[in-house]
Amino acid sequence: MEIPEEIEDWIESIGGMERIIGNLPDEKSLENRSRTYKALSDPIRLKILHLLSMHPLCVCLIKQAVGISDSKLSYHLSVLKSAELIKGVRKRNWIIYEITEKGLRYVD
Amino acid sequence: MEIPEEIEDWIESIGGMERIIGNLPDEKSLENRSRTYKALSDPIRLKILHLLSMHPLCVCLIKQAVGISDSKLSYHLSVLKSAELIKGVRKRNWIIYEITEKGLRYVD
DNA sequence: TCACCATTTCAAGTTTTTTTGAAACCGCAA
DNA sequence: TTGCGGTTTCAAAAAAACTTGAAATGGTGA
Repeated sequence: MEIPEEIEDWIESIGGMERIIGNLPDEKSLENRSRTYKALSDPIRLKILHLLSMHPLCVCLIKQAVGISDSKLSYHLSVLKSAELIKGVRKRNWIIYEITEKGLRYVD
Repeated sequence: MEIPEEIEDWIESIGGMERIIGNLPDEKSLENRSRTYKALSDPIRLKILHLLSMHPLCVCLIKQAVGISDSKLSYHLSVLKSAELIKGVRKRNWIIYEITEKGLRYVD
């Protein structure tokens, strides 16, 4: 396999392809990061995240703001929650969702 | 619809639900952001991004580092490229991919 | 206990993304 | 030209994500 000279020199200088490959993040952390990004990869979910960055809210108000069906909202909340971007705490009849530290890093 | 008192007060204080909804990012920018995140939501693509953050590389070397088939690699490169996280420039027989400014913001 | 409200769960259907292998493309050198 | 290496494109199949409406859950107050 031929490769461009400039690149070949760089690889040489850095200690070979093995070294380069060794510098890549491990599978585990790539998986983790990609899972977070997947949770963020939907406009509805980004909207919810923004909303919750202003103040914790019950599902019924999130629903009012986002304008989708209960079960659809519930699905998206669960995606954000398993990515630990939001968390929900029960309060009487409601579940109040709030953004996490981690979630906050992805808004604005 | 009943809602928790503390939340009701907050909504009141900020000028009502309409004001809150008005503060959300517009659909367009939510779509854009979610599209970027979608491109980042795969471990293979994150790995490629990391790799290219070290140095521009031809497809054949990316392939060596990532260890997947040509067409699969090409697919993932195209996803990263349409999100403008990387760009490719032709050089003789090769196409050299390099990370963009934007791409750089998402590595490390 | 019962009925009710807010919310989640479930299963089925739909859409989108990813994988695969074969075929095509493109520039170059013989 | 012709052939070749490097890379992309294509179409079909597989897998994953999303949507839908109906049914279930779980706490609460009567």
